Amino acid sequence: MLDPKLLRSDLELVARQLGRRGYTLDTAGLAALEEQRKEIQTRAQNLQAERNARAKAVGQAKAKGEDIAPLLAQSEALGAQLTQAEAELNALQSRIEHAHLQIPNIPDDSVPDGQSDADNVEVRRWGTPRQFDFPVRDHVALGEGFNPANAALDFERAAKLSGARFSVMRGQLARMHRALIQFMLDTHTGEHGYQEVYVPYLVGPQALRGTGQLPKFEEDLFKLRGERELYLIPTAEVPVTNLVTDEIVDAAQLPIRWACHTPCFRSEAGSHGRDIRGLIRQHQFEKVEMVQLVKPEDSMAALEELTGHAEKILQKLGLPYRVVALCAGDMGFSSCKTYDIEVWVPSQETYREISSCSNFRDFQARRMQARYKDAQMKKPELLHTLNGSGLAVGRTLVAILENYQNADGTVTVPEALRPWMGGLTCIG
RNA sequence: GGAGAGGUGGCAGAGUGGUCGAUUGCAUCGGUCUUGAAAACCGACGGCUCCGCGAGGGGCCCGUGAGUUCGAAUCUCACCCUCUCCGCCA
Repeated sequence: MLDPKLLRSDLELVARQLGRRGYTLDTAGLAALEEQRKEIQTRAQNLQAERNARAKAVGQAKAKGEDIAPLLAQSEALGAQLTQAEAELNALQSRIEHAHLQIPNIPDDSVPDGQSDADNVEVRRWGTPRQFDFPVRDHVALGEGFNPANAALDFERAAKLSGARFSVMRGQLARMHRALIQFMLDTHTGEHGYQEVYVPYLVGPQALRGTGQLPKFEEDLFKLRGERELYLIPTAEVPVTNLVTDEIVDAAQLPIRWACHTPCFRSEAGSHGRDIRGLIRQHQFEKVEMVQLVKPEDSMAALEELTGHAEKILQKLGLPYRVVALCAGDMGFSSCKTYDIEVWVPSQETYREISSCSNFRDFQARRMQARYKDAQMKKPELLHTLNGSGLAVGRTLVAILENYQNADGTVTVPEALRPWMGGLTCIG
């Protein structure tokens, strides 16, 4: 959510900045709502003040033992007027709030112009894609080939259980999948200063509103049927960031860095036909997420740092990648600046997204009412939130299988991962 | 699932219809004292928001939402959450 004060005071500036996203702000509509609000709120509050004054007078009269009947008679008409005015005000305020919740974050000045992923700007590359002297197999062929009768990567069995976009893994492949999670978590906690957290995988709508998935993107989520309104998390960002909802954090505790492994569940509505084959786009996948809560002045530096933490995983695994600055039109709803990290996928001869690192500034914090304070500050202030994948586990597995494949269909285990694989050097 | 207790400011904990947004303690901040610190003493100290250039003046908030009342932290109802005991269970 943007600062309501800003939306009141400089609507045209906001509209211009949001225009870079390709978003059209309804300035006339918002201004009209605001004008009504002012009028009705003043009226309602005047009536409330009058009610309070009269109630107080009754109390004082009664204490002195005076007759209160005349005072009560005076107040008769007030009640209905007040009820009416309060109802109008409530209705209007919820309309305004609803409108504000639909507005995306303002892109940072450093974000490149552009409308789609074609306009994203490559920031740097690391590593050199390997030259193969044999026909390259994709990860599906490799995984299914490990043991054709009982494939290590088995989409058919998964489909039998759950339909398309699910997977079953077995044996050494399943172990590597698990090893990656441990490796990533251990790296972030051991070398990058993150604290590991464990969180619920089912959350209520208020948490999803806090990070910005609701109210606008409900169709991307899996929602449980039942009495309780619960959703499967689409990313650990939701439960982890929302840990500070309604809290005032002691400034001495900042920056807070949390790393968390969770499964992620996405309906992938609207991506029919894309990435049908393989592990790239699944309804359920594992991810290790990094979340940072920082002081406002530190958030841009923290974004660079956090992106570096994600890159470090790829460097240790020896996987070539590039970092891309998303253009204004390609960024997520809540973000003011995003770097995508894309890993080299040999079978597709292209870089594919494996991490997305974003600074949200105070956009999520305002929705969550997440603030911080130190002794010198008069009032608590909104903190800044950031997050990034570190990394998407399924896609990392894809990258390892394909980049480390051998001519005989086996896959070499990256050296950095071997301690988590019981020393295995090769699988398949 | 059954029975009971409870949700108040950063924390602890008073307050059961009326000048209560709330006594008090701890913590925090400023000051006095001190070579420095501690102790002691003095003072300050919730959040959100509206109108106003400002001085200042209002409104809302005692888990959440409805209700009763001239007036609700206090009464009624529903819901959420926490704790204790019993049952069940990984």
